[in-house]
Amino acid sequence: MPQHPIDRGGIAPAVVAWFAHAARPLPWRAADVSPWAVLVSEFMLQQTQVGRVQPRWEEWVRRWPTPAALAAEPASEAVRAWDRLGYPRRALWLHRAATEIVERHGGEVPRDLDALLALQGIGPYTARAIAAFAFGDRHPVVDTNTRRVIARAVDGAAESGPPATARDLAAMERLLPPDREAAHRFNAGAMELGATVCTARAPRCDACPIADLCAWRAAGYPAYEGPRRARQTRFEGSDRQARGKVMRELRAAHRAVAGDELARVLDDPARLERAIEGLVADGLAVRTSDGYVLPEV
DNA sequence: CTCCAGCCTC
DNA sequence: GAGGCAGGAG
Repeated sequence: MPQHPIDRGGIAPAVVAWFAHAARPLPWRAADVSPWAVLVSEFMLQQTQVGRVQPRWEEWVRRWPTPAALAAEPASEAVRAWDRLGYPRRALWLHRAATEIVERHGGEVPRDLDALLALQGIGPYTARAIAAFAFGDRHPVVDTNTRRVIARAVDGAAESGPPATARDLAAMERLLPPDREAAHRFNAGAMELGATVCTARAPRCDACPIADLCAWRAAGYPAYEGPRRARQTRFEGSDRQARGKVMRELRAAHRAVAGDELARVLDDPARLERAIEGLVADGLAVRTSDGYVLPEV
């Protein structure tokens, strides 16, 4: 991996300076937010935009201010409170992570990267995000926004291509300021820049704090050359949508829902069957003698 | 249509 | 490494 000249001068100072005034006032960035509340935000933000997360997050941290509070309730309550954020396995994983934190860490969110990675539902991004944003430790944090910022500003490419975790972490590490606090701000600022200025569809280069350092701009905005991302399959009429419809019924019911009742909200029997089987396999639905319920454990 | 603070399983 | 996983917004 060649060293890019820009790595040494760095985009970090300009991004940090910009972030100081451009940061959105997101509630999980407040100074008095607990590591647990940051952890909850990071689970919710996996593949889900800020605007949809904010109300659910407020409700969650008010209702379950500690891992122990969540772990004390059945998983069904977590799945209900997840509401329609999507990917409801995350609610189950978050409930399990809370239980693991109580069992392994005395109810305190661990600060160690490997301990975080060992928790259910926490991968390379989320572990570093918690260590960096909740504890202020110096780790490279790379989400889809930061990947795009690096691809453009450093590599001069419109897109980063398929995610490659080791490569992306190394690239961010090269850009990361040595100072802990500066590293924290650069991690957050790079994500913010990608989310609000250096966006995928219509980057606002006129508002970009590193436009004069950007390799993509300098190269004349060359189009992306790499492999096309697979086209996302249609949601309407999909198995995913069917799962969502079943989950909506189970969340609302507070009792067992019979298969016949589910057939009323989904007219494709084969699709309904696949959805139910998938949800049971994922632990999001439990088969009882009367029908299906949310998991209690 | 594409994109979104990814992770898990195979 | 590829595929599956919700749902909303642009």
